[in-house]
Amino acid sequence: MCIDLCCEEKCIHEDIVHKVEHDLPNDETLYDLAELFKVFGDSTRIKILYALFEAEMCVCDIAELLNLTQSAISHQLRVLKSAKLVKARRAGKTVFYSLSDEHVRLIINQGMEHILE
Amino acid sequence: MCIDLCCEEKCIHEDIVHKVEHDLPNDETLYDLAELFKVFGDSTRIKILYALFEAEMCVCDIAELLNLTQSAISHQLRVLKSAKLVKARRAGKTVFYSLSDEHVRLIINQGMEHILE
DNA sequence: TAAATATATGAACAATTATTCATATGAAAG
DNA sequence: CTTTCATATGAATAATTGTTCATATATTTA
Repeated sequence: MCIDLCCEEKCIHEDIVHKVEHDLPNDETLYDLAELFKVFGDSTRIKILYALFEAEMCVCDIAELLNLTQSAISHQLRVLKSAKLVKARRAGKTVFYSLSDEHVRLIINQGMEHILE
Repeated sequence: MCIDLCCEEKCIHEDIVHKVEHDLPNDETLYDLAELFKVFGDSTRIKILYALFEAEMCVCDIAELLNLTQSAISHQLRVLKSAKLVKARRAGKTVFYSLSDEHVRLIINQGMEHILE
């Protein structure tokens, strides 16, 4: 038993339609999810995260290590921080950044597995 | 024992620098990884993937189900396909799309866990 | 308080991208 | 062969985004 969604021929089963409508998270959640992945979708930010895999670091060290300007790194750390992927700790003039949790590593590793296939 | 990368004060240990330099994937890999996440970084594509979690579907069904134009869906399926996240199967006039592997589900679930925290 | 240093931020610019519209391709049916 | 239908695609547009430059903020030290 199928329903006609759009085509001449019947393609999709009605219970599939209901299942999708039931399981599809609401628009706001989907938007947030896309926003999260957008944060991973820049190689500068990926590099920063890889650096932080090893240890917490201050802004200027990351900049030096990755050969990028302090400003660029600072802007990107702001993006990473507002996505709660990194957290900051101030020590005098210096601000140390570190991964906020292990999700970051898991997500990146899953992605890496996919591209290395 | 620290080295002075950029600041007056010594921040980062020399062995950390070596570790990062050793573990950091090459630029091309990092770029590919960012490109992969960029694909997940759009809510239309996320919706398409969620729909395909349930069953394979043809273009016009996805369009109808998600209330988007056939053209928009087709363009996005092309992006998903070139990232090897979905695969296509032709049956007459109709083209059915489905997830190409389980990585997709894993990556999305990891992301979802992060934002629901 | 003034100078020095680490970081943050606003504006501007170039580059990328998602959607729409119009149209092309490809397959089936008459 | 022509029509019809499903899908793909190219061009155009609007919107988003990463970097740079200049400058602001915050902290320490002289």
